[in-house]
Amino acid sequence: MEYNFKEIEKKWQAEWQRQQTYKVDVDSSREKFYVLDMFPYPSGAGLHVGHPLGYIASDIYSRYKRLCGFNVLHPMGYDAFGLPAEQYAIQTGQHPAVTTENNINRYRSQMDKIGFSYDWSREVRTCEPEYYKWTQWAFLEMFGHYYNNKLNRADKIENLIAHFEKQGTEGLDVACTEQMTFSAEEWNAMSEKEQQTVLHNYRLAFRADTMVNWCPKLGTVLVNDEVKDGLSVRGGFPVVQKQMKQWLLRVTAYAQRLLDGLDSLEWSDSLKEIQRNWIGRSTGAQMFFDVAGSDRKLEIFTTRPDTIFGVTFMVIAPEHEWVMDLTTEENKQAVEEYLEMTKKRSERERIAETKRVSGVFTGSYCVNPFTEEQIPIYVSDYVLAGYGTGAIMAVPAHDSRDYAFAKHFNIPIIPVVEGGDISVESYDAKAGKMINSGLLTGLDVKEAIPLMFDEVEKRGLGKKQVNYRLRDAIFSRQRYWGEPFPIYYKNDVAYPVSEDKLPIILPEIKNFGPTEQGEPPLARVEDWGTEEGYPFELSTMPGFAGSSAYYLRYMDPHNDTALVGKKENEYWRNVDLYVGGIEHATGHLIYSRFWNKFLYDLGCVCESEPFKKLVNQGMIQGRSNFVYRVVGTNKYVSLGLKDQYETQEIHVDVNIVKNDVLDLDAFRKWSPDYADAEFILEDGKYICGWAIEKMSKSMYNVVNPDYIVDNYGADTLRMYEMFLGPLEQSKPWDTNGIDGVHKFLRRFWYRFYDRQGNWNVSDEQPTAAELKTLHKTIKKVREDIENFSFNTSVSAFMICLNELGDCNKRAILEPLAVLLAPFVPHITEELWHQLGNESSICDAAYPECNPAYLVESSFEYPVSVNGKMRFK
RNA sequence: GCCCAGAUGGCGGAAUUGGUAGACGCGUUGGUCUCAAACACCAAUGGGGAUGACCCGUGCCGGUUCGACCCCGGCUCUGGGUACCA
Repeated sequence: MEYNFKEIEKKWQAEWQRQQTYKVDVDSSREKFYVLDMFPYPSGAGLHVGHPLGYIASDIYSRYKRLCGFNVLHPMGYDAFGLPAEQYAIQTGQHPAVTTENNINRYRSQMDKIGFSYDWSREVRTCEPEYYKWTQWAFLEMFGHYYNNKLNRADKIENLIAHFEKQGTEGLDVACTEQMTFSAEEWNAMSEKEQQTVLHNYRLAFRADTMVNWCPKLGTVLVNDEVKDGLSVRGGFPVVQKQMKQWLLRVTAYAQRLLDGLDSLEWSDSLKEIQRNWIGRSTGAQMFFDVAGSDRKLEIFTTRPDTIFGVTFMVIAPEHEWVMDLTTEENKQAVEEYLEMTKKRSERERIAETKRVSGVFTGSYCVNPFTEEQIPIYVSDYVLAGYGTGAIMAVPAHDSRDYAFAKHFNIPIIPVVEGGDISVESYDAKAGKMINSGLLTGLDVKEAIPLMFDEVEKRGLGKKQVNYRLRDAIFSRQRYWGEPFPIYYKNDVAYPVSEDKLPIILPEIKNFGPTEQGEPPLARVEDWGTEEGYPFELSTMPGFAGSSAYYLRYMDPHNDTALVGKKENEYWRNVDLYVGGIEHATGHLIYSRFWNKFLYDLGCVCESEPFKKLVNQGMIQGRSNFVYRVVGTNKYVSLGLKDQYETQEIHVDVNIVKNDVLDLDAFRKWSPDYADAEFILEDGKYICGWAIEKMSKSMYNVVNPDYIVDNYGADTLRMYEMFLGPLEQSKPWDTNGIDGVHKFLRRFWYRFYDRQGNWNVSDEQPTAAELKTLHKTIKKVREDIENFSFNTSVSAFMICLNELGDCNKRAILEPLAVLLAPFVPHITEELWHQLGNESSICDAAYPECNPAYLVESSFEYPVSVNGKMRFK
């Protein structure tokens, strides 16, 4: 029998489906293991060879864990709401539901060909009402809760209302948008509408006026991740800053817990670092500066209270609410002009002018509480309204931004820490001896900072404070293709739809663009509202809404009374291994953790972190090929000779190039432009140039997995993707190397069959050398899988086969097949059955776990050489 | 600017974490088979050297050590994250 991968793979994929080999259920007699891939957004382009990399790695790990005896949950689904389908709909009128369905089918057929062990009975799609019912439900719960800092968890909003009724804001320690103070009497005297407005200051899902990235062309709000260099990531349209009423999630309430939780996770240090920076905790002092000639006290935040003797001016953000109050009559015009200018400046311009210093003097002064000196107050957009208090004390000698500002406006620069040369630049380091600083003079910076915290509190000037860079997540999008909000409006007040009315189903529409009035597409739906006629919210939820709790839904995907059943959640708990791209570090991976912690507070889930271990697979880059056209002709010169001509580099389809040698006929046929091409060859061949670039259509370097599966088989594809290099590293795809892996599988096959195709497995006893090779390989492969070092385990298999020579003994080949099964499930399943086994190789025991395969006496343990354990 | 990761043959990458650098695969060269080609198989393959015991080699400079791709100090370059966060 020949190694006919096409037949073998087709046969077993059908068989696995028929027997439901990969279906799993709660089984309290076995230990669980949950392996999850980041589910894909099904784009119209289909999968290229880079996409399945992480899926293959997690599939190998799942199959391995199953062989080791675990009950493995390994599901897959689709993140199906999103902008591309909507953009396509606006352009073509094709309903996003239709294109999404088509794309999903395409993805599914591509994935099926690779032989994954997913339990498809658990598939979820975020755009289906049965699924987004629970996205809406979670939102309602957030709407119905606030964050209680004393309990350090979310609490029912009813409890907050009760507190207001009894004692107003007295004794409250809760997360809020802004500090409010009112008494019980004041609260009780408020109208329903006023009370509801106040509550938005505390709810975990709330409405507020915020500066947002508004993209006029897309007609929607974008989060920072969706904007790059002032342009939208999708489409590349200009984005401007705009004040709008938006729904937000109070992620900041969980900042400290999100930070603390990182310590317990098995994530890479770099990923944890990205999240820490994103959360951006900093400890400093809140301080009040008296405004000269007024009873106002300007509140600022600083991490360097030790430099107070070097303060020579104050700066407030253009959006600071006191700007006009602090501006004197003679400076009024200049300040107003400045405010007008900053308002007009878009995000894009700000970035372009990032080094340009601008600002204006208000005419007012603060009093330095330590020196009693008067210091001028400026307005400048280098101070952000959204961080700290929107006002700073400026120390030009020790802050580079303050330094640039002081130089520009000729403000004095007083050094208070020894070490730098302030005639050249500021000295920002937190190290050195204090000078010119009254009571601090002579101390080290490290001593001065804590001393000042005490001093500030003692003198009643302010207190120690922790700030976070993390912002609340903007949660509404002015789009159609997303989850509708379970919110209706009555008398302009937002009310939750009752839970038993969920899901609020996204209505069908024909025109997907914004209305002429700039309203979201849902404004086109005539009866979009409650039965009583109250209008629903017109926005829909953003992409991260549906992806924040999908890992929980997989545990119990068809439950229609809860997001996840208690029994299911307590068995599967959380994700043991999560595999996906690093690009979600500050988006999905923050929001999911937040969402999970909220559900944890509600008692709906039993683990406070969703993803225990996380592995980021690297990106697979494209390897492009070039031909060199002699300028002004239709002649193409081979790489080695191109320096003799003036040439132009042109991308050529990698599929008509093999080992950098161009297929001349295929090139002539590739495009009419090249039909009459002439070539200047070297050694009778046309050698192409190459470069590593992003895999994309425009570079003609896209390789489709279907093509590889058709020509080499799924097993070869799986093994080769792993062989390319370390999983977490970015690396180029190069189809040329694939023969080596394919050859390995053929050689493995022909241990079982001879060249004439006759079954040729012997029952002879293996030699000691053969057993040593086998067990060395078992040990190595197992260690490599546990360390996600799949490339070296593939090498180990190849070495093993080389060492075994032409050994065809069952006692060696059978355990080797089990060892290989996670990597190449089809070929091993076939051989496993040829060996006479009835059940699937998926249910075999991993060699090391199976005593039958361990011949103790013949197994040579590693010996100590120079104090190291090694095999002889 | 700041933070993180990395740099090893013609190419992708190994090196049991301080102990024979270049495993494994690709490519290349030579050979066997064939009328021929493809497939397959065998051999060689870091550089230099009269192709022999020898010398030089892990981005660059220095250090620690009996011994350094690995540890320490200083640079250079590449990739990624972040950007007025006070």
